[in-house]
Amino acid sequence: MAQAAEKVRTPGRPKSVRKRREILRAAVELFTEKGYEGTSVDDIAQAAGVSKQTVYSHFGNKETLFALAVETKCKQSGIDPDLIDTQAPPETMLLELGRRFVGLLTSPEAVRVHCVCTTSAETYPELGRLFFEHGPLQTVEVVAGYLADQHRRKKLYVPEPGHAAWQFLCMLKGEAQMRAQFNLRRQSQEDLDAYIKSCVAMFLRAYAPRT
Amino acid sequence: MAQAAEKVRTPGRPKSVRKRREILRAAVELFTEKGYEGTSVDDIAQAAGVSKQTVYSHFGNKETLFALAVETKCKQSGIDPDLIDTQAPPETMLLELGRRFVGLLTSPEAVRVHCVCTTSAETYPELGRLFFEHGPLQTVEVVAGYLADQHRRKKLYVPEPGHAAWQFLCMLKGEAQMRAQFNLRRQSQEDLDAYIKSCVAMFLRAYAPRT
DNA sequence: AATTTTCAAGACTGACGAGTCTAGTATATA
DNA sequence: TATATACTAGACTCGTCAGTCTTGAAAATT
Repeated sequence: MAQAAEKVRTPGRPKSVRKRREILRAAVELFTEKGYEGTSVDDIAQAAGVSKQTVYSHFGNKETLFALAVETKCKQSGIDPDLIDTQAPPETMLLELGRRFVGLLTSPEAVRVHCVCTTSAETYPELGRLFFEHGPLQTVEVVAGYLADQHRRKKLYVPEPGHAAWQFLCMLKGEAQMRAQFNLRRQSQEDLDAYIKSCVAMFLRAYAPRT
Repeated sequence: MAQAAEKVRTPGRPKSVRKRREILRAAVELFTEKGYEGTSVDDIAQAAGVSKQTVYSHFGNKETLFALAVETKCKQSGIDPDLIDTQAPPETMLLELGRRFVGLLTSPEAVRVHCVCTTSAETYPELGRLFFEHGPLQTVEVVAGYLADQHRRKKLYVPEPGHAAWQFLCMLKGEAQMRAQFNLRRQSQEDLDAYIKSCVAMFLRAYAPRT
């Protein structure tokens, strides 16, 4: 395992890493756009500017390519941990987090990926785990960490930061995520922001520091 | 339109309503089980004990049948409004509602229907609306009504019952719904119940009556 | 009884898509 | 240079599936 990165010299022309990257890029784009059934290997080959045979030579079959594409995609999502500012007042921080999270949740891309993953999780349980651990779980852990910190600083009273993080994030989903998932007319920006503020306020009431 | 229910006599053998019902029943079962792409018209015909031609004669094409099947299914979901007891203490009532709601959310069937509907909503926006209005929206309205009532009785302080209902229900989704959707190992019953109780408690702290 | 329509069984068409194969060309190593 | 492999282009196999068509029987109306 120590030489994992070492290239074993084999005779003949080596496989082009550039082509491999191109295929994966096209696969990510098409699969997250159209889903597994809605995307043919020919489509991917064409989008990657490569022959179908090359796709098979690099990835073996459609399923393998799909799993890799989903994994790749999931690693690009989630809330940026650097966003956290432990000094800011919780109200400000939670409002900021809330707005970002809702923005992420309702983006057409996130909706599509979520949808593709739930559908595929039925047949490939591995994919469900992949998405869950690289996506939502990361975000929950970032928020839970923040809440635990505020608890220690006595800015909030959150004895169970894990529960509280799930509560906060799930609460935010609200009507907005449903409307996005079911392809319905979005709420107005004012309605959406009013809801987010209401969530932050109620969360702060429930987890106010004990006097 | 006044004679909508009146049967217009036509010569020849009338279409069998029993067969129509059988086809729709089989369609609901298969579509919610395997999704749109995963179910062929031949499968439905066979499951209904009917010839393919009969399916087409009753419903015209696959899409129409699918839309009808989803509509039928959605009308069978949601929280029973008769469950509401305005006299019981809010803590008891919310805990009961919470447990039922989580049970509903994580049932394999609900997960499948939700998944099929989000996937299909991309191509048939009507279906998204159907599911949303017959499913989640009903439940939110029942809970919002209950909270408004408790507000009037001064058992809780909930000036915006709509927001509060979304918050309460979405909060409950938590990790449990994700695990169900992504086909992961379920939480233990104790963990699940601890989370639900934590949600009810935090909701009551946030919306406690003002003294 | 004559007529009209439903229904079953199954053949059929046309499209699509996963995966294989071939023949020829390009690019690497020894 | 000889050899091994990557790659292209496109033909090809094989299976699936939506929707149509045919034939003959069953069940309703007049």
